Amino acid sequence: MFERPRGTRDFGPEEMAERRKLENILRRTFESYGYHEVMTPTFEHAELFVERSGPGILDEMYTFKDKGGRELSLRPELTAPVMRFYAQDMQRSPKPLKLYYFGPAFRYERPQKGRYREFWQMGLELIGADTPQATAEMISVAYDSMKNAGLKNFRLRIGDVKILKNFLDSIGKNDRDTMRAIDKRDTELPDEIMEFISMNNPEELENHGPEDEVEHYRNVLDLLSSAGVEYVMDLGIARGLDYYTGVVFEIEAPELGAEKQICGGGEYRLAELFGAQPVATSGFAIGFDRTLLALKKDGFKAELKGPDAYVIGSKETISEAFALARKMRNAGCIVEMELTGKGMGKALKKASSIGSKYAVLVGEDEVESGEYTIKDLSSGEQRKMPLEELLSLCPSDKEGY
RNA sequence: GCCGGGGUAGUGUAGCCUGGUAGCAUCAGGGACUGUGGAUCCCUUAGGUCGGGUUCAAAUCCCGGCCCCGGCCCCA
Repeated sequence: MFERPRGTRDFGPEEMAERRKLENILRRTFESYGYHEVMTPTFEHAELFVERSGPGILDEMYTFKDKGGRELSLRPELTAPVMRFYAQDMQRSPKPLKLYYFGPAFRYERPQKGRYREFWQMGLELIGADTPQATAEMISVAYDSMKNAGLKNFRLRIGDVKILKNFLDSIGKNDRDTMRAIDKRDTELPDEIMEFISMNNPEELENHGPEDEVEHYRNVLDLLSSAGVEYVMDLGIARGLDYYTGVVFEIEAPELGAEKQICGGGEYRLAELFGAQPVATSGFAIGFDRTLLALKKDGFKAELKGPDAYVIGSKETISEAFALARKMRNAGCIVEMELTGKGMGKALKKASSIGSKYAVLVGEDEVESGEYTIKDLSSGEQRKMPLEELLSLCPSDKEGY
């Protein structure tokens, strides 16, 4: 027996239905803001991620040498690949450029609930716009994503690392340890820092700098407020986000425990790192698996759809039944056929257990008369109808493709 | 990587403390029922995570691996 590798998952039909449902909701939300999907390779040169995240990332990546001696890594996130794509091929695209992605990422970490070695991210990058409305809109995509998915209990926190760093500089505390302590809300933080990160009203920023950034930050918050986006101001967002340059935000689902962060992003500079002309950029990534976990706690479900019809033939009529099933499918129906040669009783039982709307009986009588017996499996009613009428029961459009 | 909890048929569980026949439910397959279903009854398949130790005897006690779970770290 083989087991799946540690930290990976298999998804059965029911779970895939849920994943597709959430995926579609998020896609629709992103697209409602004019974003278009892109896709990049699952592996990249290892250096790409080191450039973006620092050498520490090497410990959590799946890195290997290919037969040509190239150092490659399974991507641990998708922002760097998308920005690499931008730098390589899309610098001349009209701005603002709105790109979104959905796909798996890989990290070698100890798995637990909400943390897997293969996990999915859906996110976006907004390239070439840094006005308050650009950033506010970007954040509002993330907010709407959670709302549209039906997540009840989540919290959007918005901070600004430029303002935070400026403050820490002014008191001589702009260092990694302090940032880490702030992020963890370490109670041993000096009072002046606690006071700073406890501010929850933009008005209080009056005497803090830098002035243009404070104004930008306040404009972003104002725009969100006026549009009805609920958030809390939190200047204590300070995760190892070296490449973030201004407004940053996180969304968390408190009921998830240790792995409660389901979305994170902000304004950043990366293009230059990858050899492109400098451009203002912002974006975020949603932890798809975590979001789904949080949603399921709120009762998120997707039903597996049964077929429209279940065609049951007899030994003598198999070829007619087989052909009929195909005609119905071409007319737009989802049709299953009895494949195991069960008797009528078992076949009907099967049809209703998989949730088929109708059973279509194709026996010798039917073949002779050209009228098929169709039975409504929920009401139990049945009657005979010719092929044409039967086909008219199928949804005529094939928009599903 | 660190600290802690756990792993019994496909799934959910009982037994473990106080070693000695592994039980129940459900699902799946088949039958009662050879053209009419969700019911009932019967039958079948199928199990103590893996390796080592203690013992006459290990699901049960001890050690290690693997996997899952809670937390730390880091992050989505």
